[in-house]
Amino acid sequence: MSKITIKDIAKQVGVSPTTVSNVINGRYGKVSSDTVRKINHVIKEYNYVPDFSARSLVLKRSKMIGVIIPQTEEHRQFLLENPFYSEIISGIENELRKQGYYMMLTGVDKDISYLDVLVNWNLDAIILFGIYREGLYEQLKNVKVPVLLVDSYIEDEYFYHLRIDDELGGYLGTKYLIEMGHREIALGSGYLKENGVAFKRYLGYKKALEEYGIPLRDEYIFGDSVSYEWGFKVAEHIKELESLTAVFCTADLIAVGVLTGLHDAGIDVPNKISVLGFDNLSISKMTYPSLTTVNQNIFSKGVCAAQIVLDILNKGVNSVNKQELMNIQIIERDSVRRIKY
Amino acid sequence: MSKITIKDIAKQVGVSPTTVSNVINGRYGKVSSDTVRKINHVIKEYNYVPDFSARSLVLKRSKMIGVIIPQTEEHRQFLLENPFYSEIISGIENELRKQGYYMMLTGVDKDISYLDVLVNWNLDAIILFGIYREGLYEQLKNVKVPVLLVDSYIEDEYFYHLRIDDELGGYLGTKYLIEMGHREIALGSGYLKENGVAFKRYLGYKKALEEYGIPLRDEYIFGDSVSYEWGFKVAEHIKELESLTAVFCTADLIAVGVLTGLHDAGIDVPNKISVLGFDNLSISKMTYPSLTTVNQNIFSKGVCAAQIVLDILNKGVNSVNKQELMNIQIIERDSVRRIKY
DNA sequence: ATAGGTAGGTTTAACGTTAAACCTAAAAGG
DNA sequence: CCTTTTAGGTTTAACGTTAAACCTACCTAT
Repeated sequence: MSKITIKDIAKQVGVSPTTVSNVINGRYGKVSSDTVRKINHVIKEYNYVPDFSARSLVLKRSKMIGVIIPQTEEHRQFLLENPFYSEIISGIENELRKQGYYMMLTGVDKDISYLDVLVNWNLDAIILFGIYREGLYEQLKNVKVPVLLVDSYIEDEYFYHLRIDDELGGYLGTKYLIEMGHREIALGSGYLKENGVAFKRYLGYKKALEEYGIPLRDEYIFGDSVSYEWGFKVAEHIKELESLTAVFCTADLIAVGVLTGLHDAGIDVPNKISVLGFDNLSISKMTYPSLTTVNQNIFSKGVCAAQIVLDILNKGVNSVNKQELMNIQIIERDSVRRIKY
Repeated sequence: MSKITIKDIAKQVGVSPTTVSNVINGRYGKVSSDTVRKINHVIKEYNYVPDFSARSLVLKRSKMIGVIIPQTEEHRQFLLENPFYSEIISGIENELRKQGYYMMLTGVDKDISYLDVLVNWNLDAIILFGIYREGLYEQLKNVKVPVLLVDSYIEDEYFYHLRIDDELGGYLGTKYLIEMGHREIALGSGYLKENGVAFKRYLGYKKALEEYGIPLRDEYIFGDSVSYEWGFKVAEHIKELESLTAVFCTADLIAVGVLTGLHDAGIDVPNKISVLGFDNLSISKMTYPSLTTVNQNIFSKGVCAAQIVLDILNKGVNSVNKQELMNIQIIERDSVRRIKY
């Protein structure tokens, strides 16, 4: 049973291919209701589905959205190391599917030339995550499809952006710790010079400290990478710092590492040291103690990302605000304790 | 700068499109080395990449592999709930990219009709995960592309299979606990009647108990779903069982829930109860105590899945063994303690 | 009566790539 | 010297779908 085409249907019904195409695409104005019925009947009978390659070829639209996750040295196996990606991709995929679009998911390593190739799938849009890569953005500009950058702080009018107010998140998290009585608060984060998100969250941390007249101490800042392993190392540094009562991690993944590291060092969380995370990963409720964290609804963020690109495609490029921001709140669990100040 | 085509290149160089096509596809036999040089030069200059839709239309091959994850009621947001998926998909994506293939990733819910549509992308092959869905397999058989089922125990000659020896894993895990001195061992698992993987692991558990002359006790079997939440509930059941010294969970996700549940109930792991997991998720080293588990290298499994389908495509259908099995071993961490028997 | 509209189509060409068949001049073989 | 082969191409048609232009019979308003 070879695949049935529009021509086959046309022959069956005794009309031209164009008429069949019109029916398939809902242009009923040009076709008598009787013919519509006959065509739809044959379509159902033979279980016809249009060939997307052919359609994409003539329409120059594919109903396919490319989702790209750069693989850095630290994230050799992209989805794996950070559950953030799997959650947000779930959101994207769900929304795309709901709206009849498809998702092509790929990592991209040092060899950016792979992107050229991606583009020639007639992708309708691209959603790109993460960190800056030399040449990557220039490359994307040469492509004529809309590009949505998620969690990027690249200043460039060309791209669409989706991110939360990371500085506010950093601020709220730090303020929360301060109001829980903490004054000596370390920061465990990604590499501040390269990671825009980490840097913004750091700025919020700084702002909150200033607001409460708490000195910003360099020896409390631990910025290297967003990983469990780094969290573990942060814990080792922290245990030397006697007066410290809290650590604010700019990513749950780091916080989980800190939790384990402190546990191994025999330091009780939250009784000796409080730990606050950021992101609210699905694994963060599974730790012991469960992680108090600055929430961003990651799944929703994915849904939102999909909606933005589909809005751009359906409602025209200019109707979409170029920078979408999402809500954030503190999720209180068990890793932060109120202390007397 | 509109997209450059084969025809443009042909005109530039002063040859026919076919000649250009021959060069692009490495059929150098038909072209003089001088012409090859000229064509390659223009290709590089204009950064030409073939249009995949057009190519796919004529070749009936797309270099795209569909990866499908069924969304059950319990896994509403497919990738999200179980890190297993993100890890194995990482493996698949890495290998596909390495070999110049693309991945279309999608969930599939009750509305299987979405699959028809998938197929009309001229997908070269499909990799499908998981649980049985009414009608799904019949649907897949109607498609002419190879289908690889991962972790499925559907008995059907039509499909290719990739799975570990789950029964052996269940056996080895249980045996390990027994040799650590445990005799009263509960089983926390997915729903045995519907989840083939869970059932096989249960069979292994049963076999090990029999081998050591330990009675199989129904009140020690907790089979419902592969989720953190279920693990948490299992812990609540377990704490009633005084003589119990160990729990074998047929999935790390369950084990993590058990860990938290036991902790909340004030039961010490591993001193009061040992917990053994299965899968070796990346999060399993992050728990406290870190999880001793039956390892399957999930990332490698993904790589293997990709290799199988590409082998089918490149070396012909019959050269590939229809049932691939992978290695398993025990990873010793901190959640299992040796006791005196 | 005649221009014009309209319903319900059809025909043609194009999207970019490739496979198959065909062409031609020069080299090689006997 | 004539035939055959080969190198290096070209031409044509096709993949499945769609947009644009075109057609024709019938209806309607003036």
